[in-house]
Amino acid sequence: MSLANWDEIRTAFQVARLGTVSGAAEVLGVHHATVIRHIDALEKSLGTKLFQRHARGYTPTESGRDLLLVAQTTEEQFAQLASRIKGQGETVSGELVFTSITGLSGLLTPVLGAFQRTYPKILLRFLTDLRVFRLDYGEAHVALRAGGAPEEPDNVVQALTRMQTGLYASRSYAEAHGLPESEADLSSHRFVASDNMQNRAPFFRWLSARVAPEQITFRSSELATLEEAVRNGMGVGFIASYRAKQDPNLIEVMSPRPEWEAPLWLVTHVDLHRTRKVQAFLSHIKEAAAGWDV
Amino acid sequence: MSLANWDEIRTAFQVARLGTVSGAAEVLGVHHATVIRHIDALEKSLGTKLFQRHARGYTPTESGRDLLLVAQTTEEQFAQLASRIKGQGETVSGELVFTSITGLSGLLTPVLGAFQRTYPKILLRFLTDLRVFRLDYGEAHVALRAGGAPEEPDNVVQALTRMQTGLYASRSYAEAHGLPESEADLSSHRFVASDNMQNRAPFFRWLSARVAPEQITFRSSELATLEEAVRNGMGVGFIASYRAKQDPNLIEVMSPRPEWEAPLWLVTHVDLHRTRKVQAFLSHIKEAAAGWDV
DNA sequence: TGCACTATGTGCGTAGATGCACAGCAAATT
DNA sequence: AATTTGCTGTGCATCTACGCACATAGTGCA
Repeated sequence: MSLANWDEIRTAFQVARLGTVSGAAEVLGVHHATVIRHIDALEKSLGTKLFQRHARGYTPTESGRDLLLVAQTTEEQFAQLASRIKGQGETVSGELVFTSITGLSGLLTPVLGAFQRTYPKILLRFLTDLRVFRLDYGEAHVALRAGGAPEEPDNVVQALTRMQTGLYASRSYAEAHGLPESEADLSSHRFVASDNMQNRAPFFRWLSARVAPEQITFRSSELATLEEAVRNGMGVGFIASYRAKQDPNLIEVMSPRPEWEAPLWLVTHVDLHRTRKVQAFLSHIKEAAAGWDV
Repeated sequence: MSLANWDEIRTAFQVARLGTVSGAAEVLGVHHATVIRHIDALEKSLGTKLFQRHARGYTPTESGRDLLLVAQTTEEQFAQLASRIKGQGETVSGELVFTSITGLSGLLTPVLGAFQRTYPKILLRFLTDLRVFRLDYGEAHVALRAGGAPEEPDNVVQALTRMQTGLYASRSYAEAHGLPESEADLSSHRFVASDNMQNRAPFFRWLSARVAPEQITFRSSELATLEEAVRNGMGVGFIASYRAKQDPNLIEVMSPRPEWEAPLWLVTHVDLHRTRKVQAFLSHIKEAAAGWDV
């Protein structure tokens, strides 16, 4: 194989540049004996002399001068790489991948837009998908999760806010079936809810405990579909209050209760959490969430 | 300062390329614990995470991908450098600096020309100067020296041939002063010789022992000047026989004697002596010298 | 669910790389 | 000619970095 020891090349480079072992040793911060041994080892592995030794120092041979040129550019490229990486940790630039549960894009998009105006060098990627993106494996820098506090190791979790949810029905449903006035009235109505029985959302568990399964006459795994179903008068259902307020055709059957609230979590991978970029994004989101009326 | 440890970059490069610590360790021929320590040290010195750690391996971050690209080209350049240097030791190409005493260029030039025809990729530099070029310091690859065997350390010395020298005079001198028939006749003639009393040339010492100093009526430190002086009839003098034979106006007063012969030495620096290039040159010169009639 | 596989991560003993001190030598200086 | 300076080079003691063994944990498969 080829050169297995880059440090020896670095040592030889300094010797070729300065012309003496002692000078190279001082620059490299090692003993001059170490420099001599590096050179000897490198020449042995190459099978060629890189330097002519004499009392005044080391004069590079043709091969030594060749190495000098190559290593010169290498050193410059490494120096640029180092300053680039160090700078990257402090500046807010490059790609930022953000993933969240579906159904929050209306709330998030303006926040993301403001973030991008603050940091124009950021390339934002906003991913929403049914499957949960994995923060290890590097699929995203930051994730917005709902429900129970995530407890995966290597992930740092911060509480963002609590999403308020109310029970809503459309005007067409109210005209056709009336509206439940109290919890006792619930049994005479039709409901729209998640198809997934395992759904851990607190309002869903609250509903399951109070109405018979056959009252839930429309089910879907998709949040947006459920919302549409309520709008079309197919039943009474839970909708995030911030969304329901935007639709004048929706009537608030029961106003949001603390027991229905679902916590929102900001999750990052521990390896990325300390970077300026992620920190800037987190604080931006949290600041925006403080003003949310959800 | 910037990156002080190129081996750690090489390690990180393999991890970024392969995605796992174990794989990188196998490629690098070290234990995977070493790889982990290299990565940790590098990230610490950069102040930034280069990888996200998870059970399946290491996923490079943005910085890690940056390092991957830079180190990729570095590895290629080092590989090219290594093969170039290794090849250079085996092929006969590049610069070859040759230095010799003055006065041999007539003999040497055709030999050098033939060498260059054999190895067209050679750039020959033939240096002759009054001062002796130093083989350490890298001033020349090969030197041709005359006189006593050089005994500098670090130089490898080979006997090339013995240069025959005879005593010559011009026809004009012979017409004006006659010619010495034997050693006893020498005292009635004029001589041309080196200005340097320290001159160790055997024929000069032979002459000094047999004629009075005031008989040497023309002296010069320059060999070519002495030769011209003999041609112009300014006295009897020693000339290399191979040169004298080319001039029909020169009369051989005394034919070359073994005791006048000056040995010629081929000298190389020990660090360069083993290279194919120098070896090819040395054997070429020696082959040519075997056919010389000096 | 359980098992096997493969990955990372860490404490410990060892070996190889490093630093040190001194020798030797050539060039510059006086 | 003598002295000083700056360089290379080497044997020896030390210390760091390495390999080893084992622990641990996630993933895929039956």
